Amino acid sequence: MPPPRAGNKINPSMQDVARQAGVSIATVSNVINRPEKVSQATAVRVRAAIQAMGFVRNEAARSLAVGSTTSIGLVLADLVNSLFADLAHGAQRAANAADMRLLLGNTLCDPEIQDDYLDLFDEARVAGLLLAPMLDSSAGIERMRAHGRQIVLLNYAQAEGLCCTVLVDNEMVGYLAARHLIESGRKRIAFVASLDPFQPIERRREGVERAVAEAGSGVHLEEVDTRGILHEDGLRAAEQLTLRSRENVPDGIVAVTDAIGNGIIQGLLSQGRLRIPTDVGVVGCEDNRYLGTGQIPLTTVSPPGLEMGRVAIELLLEEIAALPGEHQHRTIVLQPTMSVRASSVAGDPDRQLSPA
Amino acid sequence: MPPPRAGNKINPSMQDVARQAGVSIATVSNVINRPEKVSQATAVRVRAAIQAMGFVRNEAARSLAVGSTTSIGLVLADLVNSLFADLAHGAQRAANAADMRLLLGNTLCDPEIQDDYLDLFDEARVAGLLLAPMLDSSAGIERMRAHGRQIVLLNYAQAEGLCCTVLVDNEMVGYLAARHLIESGRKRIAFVASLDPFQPIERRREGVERAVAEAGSGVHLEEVDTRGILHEDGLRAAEQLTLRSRENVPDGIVAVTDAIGNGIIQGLLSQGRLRIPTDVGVVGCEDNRYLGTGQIPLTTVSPPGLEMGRVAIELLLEEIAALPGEHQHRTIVLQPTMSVRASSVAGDPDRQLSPA
DNA sequence: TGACACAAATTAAGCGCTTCAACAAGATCT
DNA sequence: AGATCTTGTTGAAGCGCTTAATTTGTGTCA
Repeated sequence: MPPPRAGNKINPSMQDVARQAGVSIATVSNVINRPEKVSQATAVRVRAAIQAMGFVRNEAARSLAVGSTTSIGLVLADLVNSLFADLAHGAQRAANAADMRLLLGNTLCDPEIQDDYLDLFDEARVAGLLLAPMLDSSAGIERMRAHGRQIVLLNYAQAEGLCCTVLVDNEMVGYLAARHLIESGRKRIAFVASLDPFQPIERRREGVERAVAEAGSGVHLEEVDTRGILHEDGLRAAEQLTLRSRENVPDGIVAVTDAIGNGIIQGLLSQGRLRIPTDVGVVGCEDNRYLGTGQIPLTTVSPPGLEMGRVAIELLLEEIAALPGEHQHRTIVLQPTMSVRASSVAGDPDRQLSPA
Repeated sequence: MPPPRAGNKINPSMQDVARQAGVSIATVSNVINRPEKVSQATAVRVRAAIQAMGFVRNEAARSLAVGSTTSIGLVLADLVNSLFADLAHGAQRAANAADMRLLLGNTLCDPEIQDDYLDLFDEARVAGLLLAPMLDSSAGIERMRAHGRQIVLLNYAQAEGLCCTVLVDNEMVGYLAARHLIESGRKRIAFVASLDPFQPIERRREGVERAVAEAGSGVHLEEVDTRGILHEDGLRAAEQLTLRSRENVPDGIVAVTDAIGNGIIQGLLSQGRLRIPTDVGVVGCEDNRYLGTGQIPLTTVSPPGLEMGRVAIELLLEEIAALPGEHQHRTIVLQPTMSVRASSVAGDPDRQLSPA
């Protein structure tokens, strides 16, 4: 039990502070919200009382009276994925800079939990919402809009014009990855991915195809199908590839995720016939930064997570500030960046590893 | 602009619903909160009105009237670290199971932001708080307690008896890691860590020392100092080690983090003289799961993040439910688990890699 | 000195909900 | 038929705050 303080009431209200300071409740409110309206002397007295009694303003009462909040809700699919953690981070910094608080809801990729959080934030009358889903969420988005709640979509393209959206250019992700391999002399490119009709994968595939097409007839593309997008799927794909005769093994691999990329490297190395990057160059597409720290650092193309979060907040604040009817939904597509590491080129900055 | 719905008011209140359904506002409240008090017929009518008007209960008004919330605040240091993401995940599932909502605040390891979030949740009158900090936070904790807000500490040991606490047994983390190496025949154990006076590191060191002491005089321990706890620090440590004559290189390495462990593996392999795990076995201590997916899978000892989150919620709910003065703070220490992988033993389940 | 402006503090009307005492209208019992 | 319960519904009093309108108390000017 912590000893209760001076005022001896556990949750003193403005009323209590006012009595203690010998002023009216409105004055206490003014001291907190419009100090310029209050004389120095009273302000000091009131602040002393607040301090002494440990007064904490009741946010529920405040936002009820004022009719709005200063919180923004961010509902995202999977915190364990560093891209989402980055989105949250970027959004949070931008929100703080605008003097708003960001509240996080993690859906664990469960549409039901996602709806729960949307409703929770809706009931809390947040100033606005950011949604970074993994699945179609048009129903939820429309529900929020119908309630007059502004919402910005992050990292997922929903039907055009439904709401403001911030995306990474996934076609460019694939394009950069493939072009990098082609520029370093690879001729037999493989795109290793699952066949799921999952937005980012399809865009990346298109980008890879464009890069190969641009390269002309000297460069060939094949697609290697994996069941999923995890480390073990890459491992399996590598096992398949090593069964081939040497001249049929691709010399440049674009893995649709870093997890697959690392699996491929591990699989190829353990088989012991191919050197990386000499014989095979591997490039991943980053969804999760931490998968890039294997013993052969993986070249990767990454979405600008922090910036995406920041831009999303900016769009949201803009929409909130707009006069009713004045707002035009926008979709902002940001460019990925490439980090060249040892899995695709020999030498600097990281070192090369060859099998026994 | 979404077309406004039937009731044509953007945020209808209970008042509006009541009018539309031809009942009193109290009845609407009853339909929502105590349906058994209301006749079938009215309930149906009211629910229809709610549906038609898109009514959403105002949480601020509700919690103001009722004097309490059903939200729990979780303030944590760094979401990008998978242990914290796991804590959040575990806590969230437990909270949902108890019909409470978990709100996340990410402090980015900044004490100021941490205080902001504590105050935010304090003002929001959350039912309770979970705090997973990286630094001493006794001031914040005491402030919350003084305001009568229950708080449970996660993954950080603060002064005894300040509040309920959930920890992983870090001494056991070190002990398990070292004993595993010793049991697989290693004689020259190295503990690679930074010298920072950081709780978990110190505990792990003690555990390693205990395991070595138990092994008797055949096994020796040395400590290798790194500046930090990141990948590059491991890399640097490996470079140092490879300068030694073969018989002075440790044959079993406990890295105080997985990041260091992976760095060491990369460093040793690139130097090309030592095989892993044949010549050197490496074990990490997991703080971040994703650092374990390198091309040589790293044996690691991990805290049970999900369970820690769950237990923290249970402690909190227990404290909330307790009668004033009845509650005794408890500290619960959970045991880590070891995942044996290819960096410490040859063969199954993963494969071994040796340098060129 | 009275009219007027201005600063500082107060009064009071809500914000949208919950809850409880009070009440109406049958149903049930004596 | 009257007393007594039940069941369903409502009126009204807050919850703790904000804020417009108002009052009070100066100082200023003609």
